[in-house]
Amino acid sequence: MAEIMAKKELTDEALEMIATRFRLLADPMRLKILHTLGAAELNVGELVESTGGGQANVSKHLGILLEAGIVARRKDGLNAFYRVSDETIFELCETVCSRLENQFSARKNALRGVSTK
Amino acid sequence: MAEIMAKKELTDEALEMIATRFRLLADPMRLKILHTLGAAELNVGELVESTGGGQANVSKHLGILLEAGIVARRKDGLNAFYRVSDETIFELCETVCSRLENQFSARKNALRGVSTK
DNA sequence: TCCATACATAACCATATAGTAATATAGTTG
DNA sequence: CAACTATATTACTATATGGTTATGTATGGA
Repeated sequence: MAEIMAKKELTDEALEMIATRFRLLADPMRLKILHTLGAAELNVGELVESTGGGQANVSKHLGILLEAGIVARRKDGLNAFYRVSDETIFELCETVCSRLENQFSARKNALRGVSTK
Repeated sequence: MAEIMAKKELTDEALEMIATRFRLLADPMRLKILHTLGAAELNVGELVESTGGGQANVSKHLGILLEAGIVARRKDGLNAFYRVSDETIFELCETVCSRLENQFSARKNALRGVSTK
């Protein structure tokens, strides 16, 4: 039983890789881009317009996501079309969102009746 | 059907909160602390020894995790005992780890037979 | 060929963050 | 109360990162 319960060892390198993956999602603009993409395939111009970001900035973030393998790119003439290639990110975001909602509900309940009104 | 499939809107504030949560996990030392804690309750000294980090640094990271509600603190005499209070982080880490393993397997397969040996 | 368009890249600045050393604080023990 | 211990905090440095402006590059059309 001890072996079964034994904690899996995580090397410093593994920790670094996991942290790096989280860091990719730790930016509002990248999250916005991924959320805008959803299940669709959009080109850079469309993403710039939808997100309201600068062209260079959106392009840079797309490059980061591309290198990490989170999005894929398809070139067609002058356009570059991107789509999400790693669906697990939606799972991660879903988990975080649920947790945040629960946290807020709990806080709201804790404050019930505190207001003087 | 259109309404059912409609993408949930995410405000900039929501994106910021989600990003912030990911940022908490985007650091190797914090991941190490959380992984070391696991289901146990350890004091700062034990965490310092287990992680090999500096006392001030471990304490600082614990403060960050505490403020975010990811860990809880119990004071007992001179000691401060910490434990993970937000189990969803393990779910997040599990998702990331699985994804990374798959990515490596895929890469390994892609390279099969490439070596000259 | 010349120009326009779509995207990528480079250079730069401002800010945020991790680590560390030094110090403060609070509880314990003699 | 004095000395000691465990933890927290402060001040500081080095580094990483996001946004922007300007420029480069490739493709398509006149």
